Amino acid sequence: MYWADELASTVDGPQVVNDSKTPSGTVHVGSLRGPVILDVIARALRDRGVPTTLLYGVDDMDPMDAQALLTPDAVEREMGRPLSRVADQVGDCHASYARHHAQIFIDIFDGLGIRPDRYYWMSDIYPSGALDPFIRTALDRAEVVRDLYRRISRVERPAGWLPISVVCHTCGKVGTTLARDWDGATVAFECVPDYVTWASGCGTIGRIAPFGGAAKLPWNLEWAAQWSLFGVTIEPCGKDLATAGGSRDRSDALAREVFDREPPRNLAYEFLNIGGRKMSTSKGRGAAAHEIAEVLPPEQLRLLFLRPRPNQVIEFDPDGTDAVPRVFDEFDRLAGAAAGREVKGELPADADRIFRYALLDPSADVAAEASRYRPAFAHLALLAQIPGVDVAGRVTAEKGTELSVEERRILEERLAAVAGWLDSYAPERARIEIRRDALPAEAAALGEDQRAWLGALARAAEETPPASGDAWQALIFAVAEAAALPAGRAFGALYVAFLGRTNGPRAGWLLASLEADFVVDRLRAAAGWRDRPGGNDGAAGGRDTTEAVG
RNA sequence: GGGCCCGUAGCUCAACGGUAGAGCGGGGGACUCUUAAUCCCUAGGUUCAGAGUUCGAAUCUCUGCGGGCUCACCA
Repeated sequence: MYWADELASTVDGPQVVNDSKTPSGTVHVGSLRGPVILDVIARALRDRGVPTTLLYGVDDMDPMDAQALLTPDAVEREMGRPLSRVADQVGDCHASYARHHAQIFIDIFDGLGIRPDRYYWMSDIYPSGALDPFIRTALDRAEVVRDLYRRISRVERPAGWLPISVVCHTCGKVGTTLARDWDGATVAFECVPDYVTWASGCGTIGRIAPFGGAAKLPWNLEWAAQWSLFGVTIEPCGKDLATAGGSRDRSDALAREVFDREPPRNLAYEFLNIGGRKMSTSKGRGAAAHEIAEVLPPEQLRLLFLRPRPNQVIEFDPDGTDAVPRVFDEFDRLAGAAAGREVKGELPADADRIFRYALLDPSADVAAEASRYRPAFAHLALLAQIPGVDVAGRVTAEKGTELSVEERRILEERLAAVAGWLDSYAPERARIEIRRDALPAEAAALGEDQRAWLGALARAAEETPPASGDAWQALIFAVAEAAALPAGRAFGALYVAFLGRTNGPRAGWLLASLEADFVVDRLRAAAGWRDRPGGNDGAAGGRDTTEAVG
């Protein structure tokens, strides 16, 4: 059974599925695996009739710690302040840095068909007082928390340490404060200059009631408090958190021992690696989510993430490989199978479920979606590179009937992906380029029969210049037949002459897209003729001519 | 050092207890018209190694080897 359906089959009663994210910087592709898994779990639950709420938290009370994303003059002032209170660096009408960056991932999620029932913002939750009871409990049980950090993670907190981060009322930083002396109403705190390396406190000392937004819980406690506050029953998390003695273990224990509640069901998921290496936002292309989105439309991106079991690493290396076309092909195979068509090769065990979950709209008519005409990616990549080809017209002709509105949209979407792929990832062999400058050196390998045929074709084309791709195509076959040259050798010769390779796009269109003079000259050059006796025709052409004659 | 994942045909992966499969690539063939399409044929791989459980293991257990990621300050 498909992993999400399996999970869904084991739950009891209504479910609250939750995840949250700190809106601190660029969203890279790998970080989309969690949200897709979250969404698929929610869909699987609802599919079985389990009442399900999907929540997504924005941890915007977390301190700013990404210096690279601040303007230089803002670093000293903003590092360590809650993200919700850092000014938007872009200045495009967002209330804060956090709102700006959160909007980016909310938009990405939306584009992927991930629509939580509710986004909650910690900068709203804290001031509302909803977390005050949890803050109080955490402070009352500070010793339990300390002991637990020591026991689970071997992290030693200083004596008197309290599990609370006060927002300094002088400098507004939350990442730099150290609290002690909980008297049941207030705590003493100090804004320490060198408490953390990435931000410096202002030295303020004081007392404060840590409620209603005046302070925030440390991360692991905040996590556990969210579970209690929202009644979370399922929360997946990445393997960086799920490691033994790591964050999840800590929060699980805090939930049990401090907030007296069973933690939600966990589902640890592996990462996505690009080219065998871990993803990094800062280095290498292909890391940012929007870059991958240029070559993988939403449904294909969903498929990439939901097809493997969550605990399996996904190796995705789009650079110079057929990784991108493969995702499309896999999607099309699944669609074909779902539509009841004969499909080549073996299908995954849960092909129908996987296809359903890959669709953007959870309530889509699967059969209708599956039956849409989807031109193969590699085929489009080819068509897109031939100048002057009416791609939509070709695709319509291949389908046999008019494209529906939805099919046109799919075509447009794929053409955009093709363009992006050819632009930044496609391997050389997927690119076709007309060798305008000179006859490709590969032409030296042409056989005498091919050369003779090329010459004949040049003569025929000069006598009656073909006016269209179809006309060229017909002429190619006619001349080949007259010369008793097999079609394969004839076409092969053409590709070598113009592209320097033995195969290529439909030759008729290719030739029709070029100027007639150039085509005839090139055919003659490849045939071993001097197209302008005594003329200076370039080194490559001259050399090949010599060899052919000799 | 701890944790997780992986190690199956050249490549990417599927089979997760019952005679090892697919796609792509490669090789061979067909094709007067989608020539990077379509169709047919072809891969004989000690399923990393060893031990164990079982009537039977790529599939479960243990050990080892190799590779990858991750955690150990903060969030």
